Formats: sequence, structure tokens, C-alpha cells
Amino acid sequence: MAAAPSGDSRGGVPPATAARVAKLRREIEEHNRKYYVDDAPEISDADYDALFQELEALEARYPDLLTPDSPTQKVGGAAKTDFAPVRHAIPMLSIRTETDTVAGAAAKFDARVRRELALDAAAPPLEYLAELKFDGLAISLRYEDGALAVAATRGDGEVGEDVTPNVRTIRSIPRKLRGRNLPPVFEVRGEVYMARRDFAELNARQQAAGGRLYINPRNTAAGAVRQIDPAMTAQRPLKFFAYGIGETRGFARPATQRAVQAALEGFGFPVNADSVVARGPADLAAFYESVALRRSDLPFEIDGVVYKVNSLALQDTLGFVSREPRWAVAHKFPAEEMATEVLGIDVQVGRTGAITPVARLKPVFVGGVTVTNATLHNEDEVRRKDVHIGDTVIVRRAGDVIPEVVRVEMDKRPRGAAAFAMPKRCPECGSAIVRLPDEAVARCSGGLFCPAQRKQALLHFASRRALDIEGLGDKLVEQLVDADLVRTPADIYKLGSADLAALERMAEKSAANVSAAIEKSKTTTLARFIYALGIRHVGETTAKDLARHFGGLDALLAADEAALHDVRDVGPVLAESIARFFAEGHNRDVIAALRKAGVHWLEAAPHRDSAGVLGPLAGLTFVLTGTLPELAREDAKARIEAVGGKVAGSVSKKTSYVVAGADAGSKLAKAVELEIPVLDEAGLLKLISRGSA
DNA sequence: GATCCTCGAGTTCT
DNA sequence: CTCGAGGATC
Repeated sequence: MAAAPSGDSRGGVPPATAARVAKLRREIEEHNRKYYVDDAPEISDADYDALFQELEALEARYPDLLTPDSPTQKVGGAAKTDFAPVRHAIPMLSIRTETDTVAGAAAKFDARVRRELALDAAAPPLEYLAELKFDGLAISLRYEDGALAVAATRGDGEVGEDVTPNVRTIRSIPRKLRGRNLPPVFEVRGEVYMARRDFAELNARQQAAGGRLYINPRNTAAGAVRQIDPAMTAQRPLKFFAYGIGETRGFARPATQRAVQAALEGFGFPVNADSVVARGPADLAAFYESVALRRSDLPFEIDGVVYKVNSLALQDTLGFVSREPRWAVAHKFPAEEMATEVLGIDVQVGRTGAITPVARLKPVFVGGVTVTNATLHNEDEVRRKDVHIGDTVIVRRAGDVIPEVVRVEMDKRPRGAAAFAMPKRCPECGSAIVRLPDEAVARCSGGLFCPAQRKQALLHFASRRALDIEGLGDKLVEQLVDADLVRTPADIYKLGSADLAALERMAEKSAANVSAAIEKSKTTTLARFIYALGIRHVGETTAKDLARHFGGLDALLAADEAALHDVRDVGPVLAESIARFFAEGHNRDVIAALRKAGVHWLEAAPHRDSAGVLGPLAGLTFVLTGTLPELAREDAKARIEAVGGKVAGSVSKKTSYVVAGADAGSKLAKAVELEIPVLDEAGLLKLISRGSA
């Protein structure tokens, strides 16, 4: 940390003030770290803000004290923890997850491996190693001449973060390999984790000290490894299991995965003993069953088991499909389910007025987080699941993310528990709630008169894929609408910094940031603008089609329903919806006001041919899945579209290529099933550049 | 008229 | 991610 100006008084700064500024900076950095890295803030937001404001005030008063590295100068105040990047000599793989029944998953994997190896049914069963899948943080340890040289997180599989100083504090990781004639290079792959008991003790200490409790062992372990200060890591009871090797030099590779375990133990690494050599799929399924029964008795958390082909020679033969080995699968346990109580069923109002019932739940810890809400989608869904208020329900996190009510425990229903009744009037604006005969969704009829819909419309307008106004989030929109400072998107452009700064939780600095973001959003594209308007049934894709078809906004405004029909993928419903939107005087006024405020874009000549611009990838449809090493998903999409390709959301027979990155999910599986060619990022880039050459 | 393919919209928590 | 529904295709 760069010190505040030192001893020699300059600009008449009292030494006590300089010291106070330095202290504030230290404290704020520390709290940032607790908040962002430890995920365990020590002070309330209000106290934090007070420190921050004091520092800002002092810096404003004594500009000499202002240094570029002051926390006040960092965007968003976030202490981005930048560890040095480390490129893995051999990529750290992600293992494909099999989702099927117990017997099915093992059988599928076995069948796939046998097919790849061209084994016929008469061939003897294959040998596998079945291991536990630890729920921790994957780490690669590089030993040079026997000494730990680099420890890196997995990152995206290609490039991880250098966490060597932190990892050195973990006692079960040897600093030097055991034995003689050590290989010049030896990389170990394994998992850093926190044992259940250690986690509980850590939390007991936290509680005694009056600190915030940690959520779960995995996040705590991951947070601890990514500490800025290794001394903090040292205070966390972390452990390690080794399970594989990366690059090696001067090391005779063993013949089997089992022998790799033995070699790792020989070098002094802890290897979990709970693994078996299995013959054929039935043995794998039996291992899974046995582990599932013992899961809660294990001293650490696991989220499934891993099956690997035991022979390393066969592993080499099998190779990879875009960064996923064909010789291993993870077989995860089904999502954890917990019982809890339905405290009530509220409704939420969406941008289109859709009324969504949401179950308010008694907080329950499931799948690693505390869940308090779960969507019930719509009236029919509530009826189908037959959820009443006061019911005990089983909850899980679908796809390991979004909480869902699985079912009701009928025998626990209290007498007289009330069923859900769709309200007649919108809770936000009092307008009638209407459900059209063939629709599943009930809607508030208030339109933009309804504050909830107005807020959602504004959020949509400012969202990343629309005009992308950074910093204009739900809290801010809430205040702006409630204070009646903003009614339509056009009003956003009338806000001055002073208006913003007058709001709660808005210091001058943040207000200036938002102002700048608003200014920046004025330069946009026609497609984004159309999308931002929030026309029913017009999403990102349709907005692009409209922009391309008409070229300019005036042509679109002038189009009647028949003209709209000519746009690709626009049928009667969309044509009517679009025409009705633009026929509305209010909407035309808002559009005019936005243009007047300076929102602008480059207009192009209309492309009446619905095939769109021609490019080397014209006519090809791509589906993206997983995380690519370099390109963000949006970038990849833009690159493909720039040369005429199309990016779709799901895999079908019409898909030309699937581009798969790390942790690819069901879409990759579907691609393999439909025998659609799979590319990695490099393959995609090659295709783009070769095509355009 | 049935079926398949997409797109749109809504959603949780950190 | 998942569901519902619009549009295209056979």
C-alpha cells in the first residue's frame, strides 16, 4: 500500500490527518477483503459507508493526499483480487457429469468407452478406478527438483491463478517430495477441502468472537485459498487429497490409475483410501450405492463419485472431446432435498405484467445456500403441485441453482391450510388481473400505469443486452420511480448528477459513475434500441432481425402489419404486437424524446433478403456451451454473427457445430448423441478466420 | 393438423 | 435452466 504523503508537510496537511487517511485506507482495504474474499464482512454496510465517506471527505479537502491506489479511486470499490495467471502445462480437465439412474450412468459410461475402444460384447469387462468426488477446490501443484514451485487453481482449465504462498500454508501438502532421485518436474492434481469437523470448529470460534458465520466448507476453503494474505490462509484448517498427475519429466509413468495413487502416496501426498478397482459397470454402480449410504458419515463433503478407466494406456487411446476426457465421468448424487414450511404465497409482477406466484419459505439450508423463496411459475403449477399455505414441502435446487418445490408432504398438512388463490387485483397498482383463455399466465392489466411494470421496463431498458447502463440496477430504479423522477426511459436522460446524488446510498462518486454510464449508453445500435423498448414477443433475436430488415428506425415505424410479416420469423402474433406498440402515441413520444436526448446509432441500408448479410459462416448454426478459455460468450456470439453465422440456444438436428468450453453440460451430451461436430474455441477461431480468408 | 425448432420470459443467491 | 408458445415445415 502506498503511503500517504510522508513527513515533510506539504500543502498544509496536518500530520494527524495524513495518518488518519492512511489508517482509513488500511481499514477499508481490510474490510473489502473480508467482504469480497472471505465472504464474511465484519462491519455493517452503514459503518463501512461511514469510513468510506470520511476518507472521501478528507481527500476532497486535501487533494495532495489523494493517490491513485486509494480505495476511493477503485471502480465500484471492489478490491479485485488479482493473482498472477499461470498457464497449466497440461490443461486441468473438467470431467463430464453423467445424469441418469445409478445403473444407467455406469452402464452408459461403460458402453461409450467400449464403443470408442471398438470392443465387442464378448470382450472381458473393463477395469475402472472408482473414487470419491470431493467438494472442494481443484489445485495443481508443480514440483521442480522435488520442491514445491507453483500452486495454481484450475481457473478455466488452461490458465489458473498462482496461489503458491497460500498453498504453502496447508500442512498436508508436502513442500518437498519424499524419496530419492526425484523427478525434475512433477505436477500433482488434487483437491483442497475443509473437513466437516474443522469447519464446525471454525464456525464455533467465529461465533464466540461475534463474527459472521461461514456458509459451507467448500466456499470457505475456496475463499481461504484465494486470500491475499497467506497468514489468513494459515488460520484456516485446510486439507488436501491428491488424485492425479499433470506434466512430469524424469518420471516413469505407472501403468494404471491405481498405481498413480500409490506413486503419489510414495511421494508423501495424502490419497483418499476410499476408492475401488471395479470390473465392469455393475461394480461401479455398487460403489456408488455404497458411497451414497455412507455419505453423511464421511468426515468431509463429497458431491458424487468419479469413474476412471484404470489403464493409462487406454486413457491415451480414448483421448478427449474438447477438453473433456472420454475416459472419465463424474456421477453426481441427486440434488439435496430438504423439507421446509411454506409461510405464504406472494405474487410478483413482471415486465409484461405476468403475475408469478412465489412461495415464501421458512429459511432452509439446501445445496449449500439458504433458500427463502421458490418460484411456483403460475396458477396451474401451484394447483398441479397442490401447494397450500402452511404445507411442509420438499425443496431442492434445480440444476443446482434455482430453488424449486418438488412436492408437498401431504400427511403433514395442517387442518384448514389455505390453498393459493390468484388475486383479482394487482398488489402493486390495484388494476384487474386478467388471464386469457388459452394462456397459462395471468397478467396485471395496468400496463405502464403499474409501478411494478414501469420499474421492470426501465430495468430492461438499462440491462446489459439493451442499452447497457451500468449502475442503473433495481435499487436505483426503485428509488427513481418511487420519487417520480423517472416515468419513461426518456426521463433517464434528463437526470442530472445532482438528482442522483440526492438519493440514498449515492455519494458523488457513484452518481458521477452512473451519469457517465447514461451518457455512454447514448451511442448504441438499432437492434439494442429496439430490444430495449420491451415490445411483447420481441427479444434479442427478433430485434436483430427487425433492425437488419428495415435498416433504420423510421422504416420500422412506418411498417404496417403486412410489411412486418415479411420479416423472418415474424408471424401474425408478433406482427400485431409490434404494430400495436408503435401505433400507441405514448410509445412514439418516448421514442422521439429518446432520439432528442441524443440516443443514436448507425443506420444501414435495409436487407430485404431474409438470409441476412452474407459471410463465410452464412447458413451455419452454432450452439455455445460451457465456458470458453478466452472469449466471453457474448464475444463468441458476436464473432460468429459478424461473419454471417447464427447462434442458437439449443442443439437440434439443424445445428451445424457445437462450440464447447469447460464444464459443458447437457448441450454437449446432446451434440454427441446427434453426432454433431464439436469445436473448441481454437477450432471456432480457425473456422472463422479460414472462412473469411 | 401435428411436429419440430426456436425464441422469449421469468427466476435465485452471492 | 426450464417452460410456454409462436412460427415454420411437412
